[in-house]
Amino acid sequence: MHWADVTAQALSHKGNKHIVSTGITPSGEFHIGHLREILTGDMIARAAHNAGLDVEFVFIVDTADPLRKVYDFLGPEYEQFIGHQLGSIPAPNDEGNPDWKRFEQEGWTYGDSFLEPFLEALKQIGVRPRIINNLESYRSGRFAQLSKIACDRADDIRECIERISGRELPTDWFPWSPLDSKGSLDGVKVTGYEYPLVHWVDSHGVNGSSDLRKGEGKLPWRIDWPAKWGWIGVTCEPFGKDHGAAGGSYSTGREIVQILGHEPPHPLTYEWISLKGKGAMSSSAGNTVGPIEALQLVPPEILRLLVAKSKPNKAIEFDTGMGLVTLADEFERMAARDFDAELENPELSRRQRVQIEDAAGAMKMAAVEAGTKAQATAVTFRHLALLAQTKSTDDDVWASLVQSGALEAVTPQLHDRLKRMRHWIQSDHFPEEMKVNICTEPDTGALRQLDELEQSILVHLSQLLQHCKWNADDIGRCIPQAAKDLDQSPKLAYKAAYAALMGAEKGPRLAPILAEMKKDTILTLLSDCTTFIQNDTE
RNA sequence: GGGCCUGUAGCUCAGUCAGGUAGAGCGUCGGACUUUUAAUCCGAUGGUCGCGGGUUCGAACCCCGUCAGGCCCGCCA
Repeated sequence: MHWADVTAQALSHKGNKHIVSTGITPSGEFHIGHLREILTGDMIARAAHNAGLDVEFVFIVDTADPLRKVYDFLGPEYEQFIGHQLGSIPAPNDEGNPDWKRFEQEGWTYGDSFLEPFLEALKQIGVRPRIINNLESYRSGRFAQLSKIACDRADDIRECIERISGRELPTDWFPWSPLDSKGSLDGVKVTGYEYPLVHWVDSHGVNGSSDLRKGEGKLPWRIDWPAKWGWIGVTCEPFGKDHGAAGGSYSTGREIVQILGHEPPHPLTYEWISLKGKGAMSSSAGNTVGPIEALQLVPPEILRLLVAKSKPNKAIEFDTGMGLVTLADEFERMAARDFDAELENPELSRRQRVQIEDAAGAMKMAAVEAGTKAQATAVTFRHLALLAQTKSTDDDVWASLVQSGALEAVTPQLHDRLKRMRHWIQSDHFPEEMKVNICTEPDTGALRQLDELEQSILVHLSQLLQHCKWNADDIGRCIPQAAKDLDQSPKLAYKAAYAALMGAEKGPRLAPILAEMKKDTILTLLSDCTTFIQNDTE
């Protein structure tokens, strides 16, 4: 069974109505690591739906979290906002400075500016959660009831955190962080509590009171999380392995939520996504790939497959080079399979059966529109990459595919894929070994690898091409003909041609590539090659 | 120091919860295709399941220990 179905099955034992929740702090640009959080949740929700449960998927944007530091992409003016909530400060403009105008006129906040492009990406990959703005939830009193319980039972909660996390909380610790006179959560000391007010003194020596019902502050993270579970009614939540460790925030959360009068959600810990060869994703180190950037390279269903095919506890390495080709081609192969027919085979071992079921489950989850079946495009990524490089216009690409019988009609899906493919080819993610390189001068090493027979075929080929009409069909006929004229297998002609033109033993289909190039260039190259051969053998 | 996760074929992983003849894909190699030679199809190759003990008729799987990598115990998916 697919991992999402396993989770759905666990949920079904607990009841019929479920809320699957995910949450991210919009402190900077979102990256594909965040995509795992939200896709994991989305897949569980889909699986629960398929299992006949009444399920809702929510995404909490943690706009109540404070700005922790002036990140590299921010200007020094942000110093004044440290400790201020992300949903209450202006967004950075292109120079990294606060965009006051938009903030005052449209209420455009720091949190909004990072959230918006992510939501755009979610739309493309078929994820449509109910979005909950955390800061607004505080302001509208959603947390009021549970905040009261937390403050009333401060000692129980303190005991819980100290026992489970093993750290000692400061004596003036209190389960409510009030906003100070300047709007910061930092350096505020709680001096008293009488519901609904928490009294405080801030770092500037100012005294004040914070109303739990109006969002004039927030619960600290370890309480904020279980409080969300409570008021939203969360029954299942995937989270990163950092939260999942013993003593981590889930450990304390599952007890605190009970103090607050609710049951903990079903947990699912997942591993990180890293960039191949670059380690864990880190915005400050600059080695991130954003969801939008990823979508410019890969179709959404393939991005979904990446998450769907890996069990959550497996780390994922996102490779924007050759790994992408492997992944995309795997998608094509899987899309072309008939899993139901495969499962009808009575000879299957238990393991083989499980493997087929998991593959079928992963493909189901990869579909952008829930319930639809992923369609094989009949064109592999490799092949399309080749065509995209050798054909200057899209129409030529389609013509070639139709002519070769690879496809009957061009689908919108293929148009879309070609667009991304061209984008990928132009990006610096495109791997060297996928590039089609025709030699600019004879590759002497490769030519010496040819035996005399092959060399003579090459000489003959060079002559044939001189009188060849310069189109793919005619060139394509010339190559095998060069061998046939000497009563040899066409294989040898290809071998010789690859050695001369690409300096390799094998390569992609030559004729269409040559047809795209200037005849003179190729003929000059071949004549240089034959000259070299004749001189070298003497 | 305490705890969690991972370690199975060259690579990516399934199989561990319910112990029962070591599985898949990729790669590699071979064959076929007398114009789709990075394509496609067919076939083959490949593993002291990190290591050492224990339980068992039987262990990749359960138990104990150990090594290696990653992570958490500071509000970083």
